[in-house]
Amino acid sequence: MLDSILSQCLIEALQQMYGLQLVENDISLQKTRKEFTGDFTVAVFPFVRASKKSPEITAAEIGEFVKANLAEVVEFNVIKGFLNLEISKSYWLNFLNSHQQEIDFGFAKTEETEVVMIEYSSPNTNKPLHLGHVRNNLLGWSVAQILKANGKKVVKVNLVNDRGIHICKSMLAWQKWGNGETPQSSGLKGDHLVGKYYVLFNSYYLAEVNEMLTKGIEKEVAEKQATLMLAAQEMLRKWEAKDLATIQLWETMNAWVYEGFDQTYRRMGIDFDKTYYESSTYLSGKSIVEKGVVEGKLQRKADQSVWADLTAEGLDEKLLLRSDGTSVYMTQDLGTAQLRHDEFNAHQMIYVVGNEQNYHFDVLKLILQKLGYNWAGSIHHLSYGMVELPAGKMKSREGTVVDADDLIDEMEKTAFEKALELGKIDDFESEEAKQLYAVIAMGALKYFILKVDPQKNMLFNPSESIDFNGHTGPFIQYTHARIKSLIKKASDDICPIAAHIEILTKEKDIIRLLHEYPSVIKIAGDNRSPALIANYAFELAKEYNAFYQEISILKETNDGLRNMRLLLSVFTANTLKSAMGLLGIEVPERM
RNA sequence: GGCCCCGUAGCUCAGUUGGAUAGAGCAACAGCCUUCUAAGCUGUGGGCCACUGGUUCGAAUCCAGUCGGGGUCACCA
Repeated sequence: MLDSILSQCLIEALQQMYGLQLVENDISLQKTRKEFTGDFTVAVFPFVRASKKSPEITAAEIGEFVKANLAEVVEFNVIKGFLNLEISKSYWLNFLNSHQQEIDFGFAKTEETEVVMIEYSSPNTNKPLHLGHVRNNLLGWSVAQILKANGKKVVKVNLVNDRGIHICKSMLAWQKWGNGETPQSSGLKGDHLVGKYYVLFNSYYLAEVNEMLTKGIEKEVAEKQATLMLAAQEMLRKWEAKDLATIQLWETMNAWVYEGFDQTYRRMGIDFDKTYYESSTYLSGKSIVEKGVVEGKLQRKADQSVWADLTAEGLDEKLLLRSDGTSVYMTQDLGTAQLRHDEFNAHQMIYVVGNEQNYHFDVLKLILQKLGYNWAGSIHHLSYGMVELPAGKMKSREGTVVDADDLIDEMEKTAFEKALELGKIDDFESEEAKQLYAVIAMGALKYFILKVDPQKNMLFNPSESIDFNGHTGPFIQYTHARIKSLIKKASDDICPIAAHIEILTKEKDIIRLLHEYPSVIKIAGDNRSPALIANYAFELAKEYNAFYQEISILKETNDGLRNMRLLLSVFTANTLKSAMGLLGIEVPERM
């Protein structure tokens, strides 16, 4: 691309004139700010020591050199220590001509052999998905798409947490108070049905504990001795002992949940290449730990519990096997990590997990290193902040969660009302209209979540809900749809354009943005990449909209100009579509 | 208390890895539909980039400290 050609030329200039030995990374080429004329800017301050001249003179000298040696650079100007380089119109127009039909412009053309595994979603089977899961799912899916666009071989993995005391709680509550309710009998979505009983368990449990408190029993004791809790634990023991009735109930209720999850996943447009179930992996990892003990890398204490001593690394001791020999969360994760490494031989293993587990993953990596697995470094925790509500954190036990299905329903309803109000779907068939507001609702939701830096906690205000105007998914979808309709109306064939056409600043700004697109995609593996792409798409759409408003393309009498603008429109629409595709957002042909 | 993350307009967020006079959207106000789609466009107001010091040609960005907010330090997952 042009950037590296420019960099090379600058390196050449600095070498010849001032004897500086630089590599491409030393040159920070940035795009010229709108207030100044030019396309690319170099700050020359770092070179004045070598040039022994003022910044202004240094910049002018370099400018002369570049202008003389690069055909693409037609002019330059110097402001203070900033050298602004102006690129020829013909370069921009050629760029338009040669790339506008490429639907996957900027994508890696060949697939690498490197495998990247990415785990995301990883739900519990005792309650439906909520807004926090939505952030997780969207991030995971989007990062996977971006990695693919960069030519990686991506394996998308889901690890379902389908066992444990929390699952037993729902099962127990259903047994006690369910009266044989099924998704078929009540019409309730499976995951919601099971979630209902999880909440029910907690309210009865809370009531029981409170009653015990009034009898003067201490809180900690009450929480442990409540009959409901004891019953749940008993059920877990039965499950582990493979008691037939318990296993059957467990399978039945989990099947309900999976059906519900599948529906939600489908609606969100995400999927997986492979699904693991914790019920079949939770015992793994023990052998790794035992091996570590034998090799003296882990310590067994007098009560037979096994620990990793991480005090040398500035952390605490970490339990890996309980005194009764059973494994803990960390042990399982050690096991699954090895399992996956053996299975995929992945170059990188990405875990999309909330930032409350930052410490867990630090420890996981440290222990793997300690045990001598050289692939420990391939583990990457893609950590994201929590979604907060105006009232504070979401707590599933207290029912202060934003349910994923409810949220999507709500969004679709709003999209529908809005479309009706604006008269958007007057000439749509009812099926197409339905499709449209589903696409717009998901576009709004996905964009809302993906546009913010994953690292940061984000605030979701349900009452204000998610907007359809301004810096939103629908805005970009709208821009795309508008261009599509424009192209349709412009019945003539679009032909290549001559290099001597006039080109306005606004048009050049758009072309320059398009030119940037490949480098935007390439920032992958970076947690922020979905947010970067989202913000890029918005900038492009905004730029185009402003341009569109001011210029009539169809009425343009100059054929060359008209063609150029149509080409520009086609390229913009393609790029918007492809950028939104990386976020998992569909763009409608019309809206 | 130790460690980790965050603090930018009234609100929600960007800020291209250290560059020029800090940017959007929402909300408020004033305009623009006889044109290819107004889910749009144009304009106005709104800032001690939490605070203090340091590093240098140059800091919202890097370093140290302070203050606020969140997370985490389980024989839970």
